[in-house]
Amino acid sequence: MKKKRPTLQDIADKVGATKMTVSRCLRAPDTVSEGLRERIFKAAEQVGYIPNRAPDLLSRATSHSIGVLVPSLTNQVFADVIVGIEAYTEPAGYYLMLSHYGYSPALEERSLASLLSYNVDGVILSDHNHTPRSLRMLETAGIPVVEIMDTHRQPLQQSVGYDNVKAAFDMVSAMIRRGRRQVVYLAVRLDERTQQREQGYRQAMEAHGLIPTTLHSTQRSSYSVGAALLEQVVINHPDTDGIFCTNDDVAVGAYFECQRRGIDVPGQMAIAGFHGHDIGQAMTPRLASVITPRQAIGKAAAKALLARIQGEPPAADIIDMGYTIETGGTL
Amino acid sequence: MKKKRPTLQDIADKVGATKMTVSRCLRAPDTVSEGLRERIFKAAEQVGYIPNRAPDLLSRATSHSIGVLVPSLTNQVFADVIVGIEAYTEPAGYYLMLSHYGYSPALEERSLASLLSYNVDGVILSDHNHTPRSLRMLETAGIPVVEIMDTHRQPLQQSVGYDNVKAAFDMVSAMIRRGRRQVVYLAVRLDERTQQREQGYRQAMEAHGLIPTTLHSTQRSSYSVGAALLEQVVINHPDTDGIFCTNDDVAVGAYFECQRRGIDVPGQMAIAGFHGHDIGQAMTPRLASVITPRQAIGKAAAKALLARIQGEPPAADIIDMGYTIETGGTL
DNA sequence: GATTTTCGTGTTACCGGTAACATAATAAAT
DNA sequence: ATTTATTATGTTACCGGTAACACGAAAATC
Repeated sequence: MKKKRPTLQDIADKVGATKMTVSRCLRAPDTVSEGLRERIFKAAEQVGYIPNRAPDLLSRATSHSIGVLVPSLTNQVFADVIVGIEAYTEPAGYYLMLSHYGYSPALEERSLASLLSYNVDGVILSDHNHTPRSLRMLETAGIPVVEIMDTHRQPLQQSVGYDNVKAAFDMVSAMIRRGRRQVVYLAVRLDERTQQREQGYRQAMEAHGLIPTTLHSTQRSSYSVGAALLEQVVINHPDTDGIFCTNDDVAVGAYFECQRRGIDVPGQMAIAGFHGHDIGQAMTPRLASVITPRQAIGKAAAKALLARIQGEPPAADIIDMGYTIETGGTL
Repeated sequence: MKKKRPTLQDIADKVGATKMTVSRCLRAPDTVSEGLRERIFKAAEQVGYIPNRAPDLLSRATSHSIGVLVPSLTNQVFADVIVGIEAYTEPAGYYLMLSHYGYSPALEERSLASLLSYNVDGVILSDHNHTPRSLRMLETAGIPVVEIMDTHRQPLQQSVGYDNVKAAFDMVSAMIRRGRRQVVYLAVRLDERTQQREQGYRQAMEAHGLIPTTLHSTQRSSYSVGAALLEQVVINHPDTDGIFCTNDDVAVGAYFECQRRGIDVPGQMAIAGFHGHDIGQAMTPRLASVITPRQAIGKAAAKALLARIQGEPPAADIIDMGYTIETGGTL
């Protein structure tokens, strides 16, 4: 007894034409005679016609949609990137299919299979670490792929982002230049970018003859992890005079803990974060941070992807969007 | 010259069977003889077969996907809700199609059309304010709809959330009970929930014979807007002794501004937020806030939606997930 | 050994748009 | 007035899975 949703045929029946004519009328109204046109539009309105992409998707294997895989949606970094992507895809008439995989390559594989099963025309990936089957699927799908948030490694096809190693190196160098000697790196989780930042940190420390120290937490990033890591710094590395945090959440959490413990920032302790989130920029003192152009990265990635979907050759393998070192008030 | 992606027929050709047998083999391996089964799996592996949902979507008009419309992805509130939704849909094998519409009903209409054109089996909406065409589309699509984040108004079909009016009333009442008399409401943007909270705020104030005052900002919510609003409070309403903020971002921004101005919190100024975000819970003093069960709401909404997609009658029109008043250290 | 059941596989048709081609009607050109 | 171009509409086939049904062969039952 359930009514199924109206089709072109339903409209055609109402006006005494074929669905082909209706199809034409809806897509290019002036190829249809005026009287009929009006009746078709009225009928479409009456039955409440909703376009259906399924046939298109099946017959042309083009969906006018692109897949976006991010590790986490609650991570502000990727939320910003998505906004940037959509700023480009939406006006272009492309639909975004989002998935997140919680930093797990196995889940990424599942999500990717799902996206591809919907015949997305291209995908944007946020990691370099893919399962063999993921790589295989991308290959046989034969669609353009853009990787984001890293320009350090050779991309599958094309990447848009910034150099995490260099950014970390620059920030830590700035800290050292300002007289810090015992700078500790605070890391959470073990994703690739965390490690790349550690690499940059190490390079900077070693370039100045200083000994690098990293404190890891296996938990996911949060303010409280930042606080907990700072506690560890105080207990296990009491002569630390600066911390470089893998992101702003950790940095802000550490800052709060400094406040609670009466540690003067930046007097006794310099703090630097990564990404330049609102919270760090709004607090006083302003948090030193590597400001990454997340929305711009999303936009550029979408632009590069759509260009290739439309058949243009890739402009460049690696598109570096750079970053800005904000020294704020905590160095 | 581009190779198209492999189909069941390609596998069938390789093993000398029909695509029907291959289809069966992949979905129910033990209905196919052992020898053939092995050859099919090998061939599938070889050609790199990727499942294709398009035919299913076309012939059965069921996509095993649900549409989720949220006003904003960068808003932590909705990011949390989405995580909750996915926690339920992912194990159930449903795919999530996300869209955001920037608090604009017109954009919501576009996004909704897009979702429906992909034949989603159900939708989760985050607002009550829909265009007539949106309502019409939902009607003709004939799919289950669940609205989230509000239980105050009568839902289209079913809603999952909490009562914004009552929550605001409770929080403001708590402030008054602790001796605050000049409580100002800080609002951003003019979405429905902001107004509902204002309503609750007014009711609480009036119930105690106090005069409600609202300060609006038309900008989108951010820490800096919170700071700017607090500045207005100080200038235009100098005898204010408490602020109730429409969300935690504004509250934290206002708190930072108090710090900068040397206003003692909570001594001179009580501050309360809404939603109980990490940042407020991590700072010292802990921010008073209405803690909303966002993930639980997402999960319950997904559960209710899937149940109805699978033909069960709705358990209840309105599912109230409640909230918790956290008085923290800023009251 | 004849009948029935089970099992493995094949055949056909369908979903709903639209590209490609065909056709009828009218207008323009010669 | 005849040919040619133009316009408006119709016909057919297709995309890739799978439900529904058909069928032959082997296994089980009597």
